[in-house]
Amino acid sequence: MSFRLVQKDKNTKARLGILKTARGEVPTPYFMPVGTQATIKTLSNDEITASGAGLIMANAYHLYLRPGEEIIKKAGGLHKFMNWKGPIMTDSGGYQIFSLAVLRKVTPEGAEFKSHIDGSRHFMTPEKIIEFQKVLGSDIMMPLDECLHYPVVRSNVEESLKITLNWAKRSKKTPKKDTQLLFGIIQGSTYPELRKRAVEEIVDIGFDGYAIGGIAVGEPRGLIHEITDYTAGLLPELQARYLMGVGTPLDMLEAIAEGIDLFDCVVPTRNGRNGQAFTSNGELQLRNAPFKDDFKPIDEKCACYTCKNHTRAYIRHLFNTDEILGLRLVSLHNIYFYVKLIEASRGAIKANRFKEFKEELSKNYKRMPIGKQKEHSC
RNA sequence: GGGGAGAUGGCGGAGUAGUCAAACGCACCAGACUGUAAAUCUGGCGGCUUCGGCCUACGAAGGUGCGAAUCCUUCUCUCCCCA
Repeated sequence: MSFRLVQKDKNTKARLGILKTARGEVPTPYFMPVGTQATIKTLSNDEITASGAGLIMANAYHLYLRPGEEIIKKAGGLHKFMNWKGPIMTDSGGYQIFSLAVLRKVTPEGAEFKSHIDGSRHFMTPEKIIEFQKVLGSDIMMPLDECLHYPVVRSNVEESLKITLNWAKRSKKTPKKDTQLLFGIIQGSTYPELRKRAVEEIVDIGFDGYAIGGIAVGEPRGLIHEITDYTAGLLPELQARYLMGVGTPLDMLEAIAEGIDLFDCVVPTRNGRNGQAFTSNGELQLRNAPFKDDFKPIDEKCACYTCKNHTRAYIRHLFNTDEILGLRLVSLHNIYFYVKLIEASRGAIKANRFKEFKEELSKNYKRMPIGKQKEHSC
């Protein structure tokens, strides 16, 4: 078994667990930073490790296009190529079916992509994606799936789900290394009956863990949690549950309370590069004018490198002058914040006070576009 | 002293009579971002507004004309070349 359920929270559906991978055990709930191109943008491995992240995510589709299979083989796999010693999960390219919708065509056999890099055509089958993830040496592999946008009419979701389920079967049949884990992905959009059907069939095929996909693709926030809560409740209790692509700090806490164990999201890094910092009191848009003479750290309670060494005013200056260090400092802080937030969540579950923890944080967590004034007034 | 060029919004810089509150760029001010085509993208950027407009504006003053950033006169200032 790749997952051990350690404890269940008394007041919510939150759980404490251990996910076992070939490169170490991961305590859950857990957040994985996203490094699509075999790099968590702007940060070095040491910096990522220092911020507390151990399991990271990369993307098979993107790495298939560049650098390509031959280079990865020559390098001796993805871990050696990027010199990451910890476990790596790789996404399949299912999300690119969503995000690169104008450049691809889905058929029951697979997905044909027109490369956004050079326009060349690539036919991705579920088999090929697994084979490539074997070459990558991913510790956790994701099968090719079709991630739909929102909203989609039911009949189209049904049709798409058939394809995703068929791809899941084919992925499972494709040989991999014994040490590699393969998760199943639940689709079904916002239709509970389809989510249910997806869970039944995916669990029937049998995977090392289960992911809920097609979430946070445009739905209102309430729906995100309605579907997540419902779907998580259908999944086997003794296996890991991964909510793909989510999310914001509040969305993750909500999802933990719904029984989710694993998260990944580009928000801390992408938004960080765009000047948005996350704190326990809310979000700061550091490019905004009120921070020009704000000489406090991003978060006074934070122990990350950025907060120990630099002020909001300095970081705003770096963004203002297009200096690379600004992107790095905020990315670093945000990943640290995410990792610590989830770590604190584990602590709260352990102490059986996750509900209070979540409520307290949600209460204090504000968007602070004019940060300085608001913070002073409260 | 002689000859020439020019003064446009925070800056650079188009425009040379109506469609100009004035292109475009920069700067500035906001917003968006949830399995990364993203160090990206979007919007705003004279003032007021009951959102229909109104007022103030293209160095200054005066003039021509239905109408002027655009034409004429004078003035002020800047730059270049020659002495």
